[in-house]
Amino acid sequence: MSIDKSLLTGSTTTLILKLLEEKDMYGYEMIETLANKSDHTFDLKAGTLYPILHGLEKKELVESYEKKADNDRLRKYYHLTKKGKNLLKEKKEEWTIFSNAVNSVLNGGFSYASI
Amino acid sequence: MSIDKSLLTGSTTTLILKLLEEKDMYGYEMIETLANKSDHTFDLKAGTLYPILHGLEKKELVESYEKKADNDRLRKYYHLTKKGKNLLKEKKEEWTIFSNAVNSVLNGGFSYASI
DNA sequence: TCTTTATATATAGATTATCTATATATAAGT
DNA sequence: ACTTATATATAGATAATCTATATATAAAGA
Repeated sequence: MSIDKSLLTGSTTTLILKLLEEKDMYGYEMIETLANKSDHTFDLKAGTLYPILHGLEKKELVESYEKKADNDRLRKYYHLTKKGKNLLKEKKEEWTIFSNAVNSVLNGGFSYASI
Repeated sequence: MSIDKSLLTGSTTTLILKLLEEKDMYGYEMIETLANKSDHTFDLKAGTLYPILHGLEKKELVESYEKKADNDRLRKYYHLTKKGKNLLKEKKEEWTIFSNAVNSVLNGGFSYASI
């Protein structure tokens, strides 16, 4: 089953930052890695990713540098900045709060206030 | 801490359908209930909810009827149709798949494929 | 009594994130 | 030779939600 893509809205940036926390990566690599780690739930399109990366760089959340692969191919690597790490931390917390809130509505129907 | 609202994109409809699975409700009641159940993580705006309800009715996922409250005030109640119940079931499954996928990227970095 | 806040629904227009489509270029496989 | 995979990029379309605004009544407070 494939999921409604609009669910991803708001999470894509978090996922990208998380990948870069582990190691520097180039765009195409991120798409592949996300697809693998999510069992193809995330099949990010190139046309989605690259503009996001440019935006992250502009906000100084990532830095880029070019490096040649073994096959002499030029790749653009992205590196997470200190600022990016801080944002990632926040985004992780947001995700926890959000997913807990959704779960509490979907499973149970109890109210936090009633605890 | 308040969360980035764009996270909600794609989940709002699911949450509304879930509320209606439990009982018929009117719009304003849904906003209040969602806020309570989510500890105010979801503070849905009226301008967001009502157009969504109209859309759901058009797609025959909900039906509406008017009923007077004790104070003689007219309220528009919404009822989940069979079609709406089926969609809710699908949406719940999508949420599970999606949230598992996000968690597997954020926590660990292991790949499904490697299990 | 007057004013503000809460209840209740509704629509227009703006914003934003992501998607589709398209473009370019090289490497590898058939 | 042709197709698929690798690799990056941008323009324009789409879709979901937001803000702002409007209307109307009830309740609460000054």
